[in-house]
Amino acid sequence: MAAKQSATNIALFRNLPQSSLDTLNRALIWRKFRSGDEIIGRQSETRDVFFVVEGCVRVVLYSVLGREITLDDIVAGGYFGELAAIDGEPRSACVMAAENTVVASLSADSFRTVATENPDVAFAVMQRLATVVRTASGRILDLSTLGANNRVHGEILRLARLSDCDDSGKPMIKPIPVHGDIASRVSTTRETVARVMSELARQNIVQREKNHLLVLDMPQLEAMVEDVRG
Amino acid sequence: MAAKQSATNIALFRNLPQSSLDTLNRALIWRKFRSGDEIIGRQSETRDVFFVVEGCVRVVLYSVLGREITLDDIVAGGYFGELAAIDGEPRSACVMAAENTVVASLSADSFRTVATENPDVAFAVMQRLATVVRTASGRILDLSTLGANNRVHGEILRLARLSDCDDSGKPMIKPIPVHGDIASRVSTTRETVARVMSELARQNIVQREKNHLLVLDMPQLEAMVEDVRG
DNA sequence: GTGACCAAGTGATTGCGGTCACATCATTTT
DNA sequence: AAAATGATGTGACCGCAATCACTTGGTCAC
Repeated sequence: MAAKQSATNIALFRNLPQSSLDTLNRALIWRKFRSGDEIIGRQSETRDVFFVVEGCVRVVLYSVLGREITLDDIVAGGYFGELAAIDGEPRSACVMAAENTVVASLSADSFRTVATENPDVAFAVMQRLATVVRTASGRILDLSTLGANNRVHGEILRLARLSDCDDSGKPMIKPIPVHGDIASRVSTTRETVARVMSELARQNIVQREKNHLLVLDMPQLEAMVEDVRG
Repeated sequence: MAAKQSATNIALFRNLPQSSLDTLNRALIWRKFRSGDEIIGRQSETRDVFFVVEGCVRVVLYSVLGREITLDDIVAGGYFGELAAIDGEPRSACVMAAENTVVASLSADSFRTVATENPDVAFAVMQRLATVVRTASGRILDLSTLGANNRVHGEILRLARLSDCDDSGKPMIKPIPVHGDIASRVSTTRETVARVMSELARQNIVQREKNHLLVLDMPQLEAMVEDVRG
């Protein structure tokens, strides 16, 4: 099941010529992390870029008082740590393995070389950064204009859209994320998420099953996010 | 006073060879906007990139109910509109001239070519995007962990650090931004900004003069931002 | 000057949602 | 099975800041 430790297994480098792949293979360092392990810590002085080849990692910020703010989850095929490699500034966030994970790391210099001298790679990196910017802007908009309840609605909607549907065509969120994780993604508290979920279940908009969450009424949920405030 | 309409006046392209500059000069379209004019509207379908050569523009988001959220101000030497040019998605924000402004626009294709085939330009674009990502992350952190009052404190601190100092070495913010603009940058209301400013003046931390704002006690202001919540 | 207009200051009110405090339920551990 | 651990569900409380409603002050046009 373990992927071969070769640059060809890194999506960003898929179309590079063999000579570049050879160079990369000499520069890449492969590592495994167990779920929960810290991959980049708060005061890390490294500038390496990490490619997720297997598993999933979570990018989080910590407030002064230790509250955790989830920025993003990155699954196989993605990478992280590129900001520090690009601008030389310190790490802006912590990254931990959300599952058992295999990553390949590349020094900032090697990354910079491969990412600027191959137009396709350069463009892919820019596209990735553009996506991150859009996601962040969307979140700023949400935080600025929606109340906590609506942000939870929005997050459930987002999860539903990413999910497969069950036999009856209803989105099935599986596994159900723990409330604390949702709270951390939309900057609210565990309790608020629980209250919103209860309310949604009471209105038959969602239905909690053993190990998955059914969204029964997507249109209604969509309407709720648009709701209120300004 | 008007800059010559040549690609050599666009910071991103400064070090390009003459042949590339010639190509760019044929592709660039120069335009002037008066303060307040809309440069990119909400439902614009264009994908052009705009280079600010003179003046200053403001990037804003609007909530459904019309509330305005300022994302960034871009002064001469900067550019905007690159997200849509890079990923082909619709515009994510509106841009308006904050002063009388001269911009040069470039089609998405031309931008993509110049930005991927010149390693230095590619890297500069990545650095710019990285800065945007860091700024956005910082704002998400602020919105998630600070109260409205503290965000105002933080904004005044930010302005103070960008400002020159007066004879006595105190930062002098000039001109004083209107309260509504500050509110829009930190996602609060005009009234809250006014209350915070009053309170800071009462504590002799800032002092409002005719057309500038003196920050008398930077250490105290810094301490206030770190304060409270989590 | 006198309006007109916009920015700024401030009180009163109110509701959202964070916090605390438990009770319950589910899963592992031993 | 009992105990431990962690996720959930909910009630009570209450503080921050958004909202509403003015007043005051500054600047411009004419």
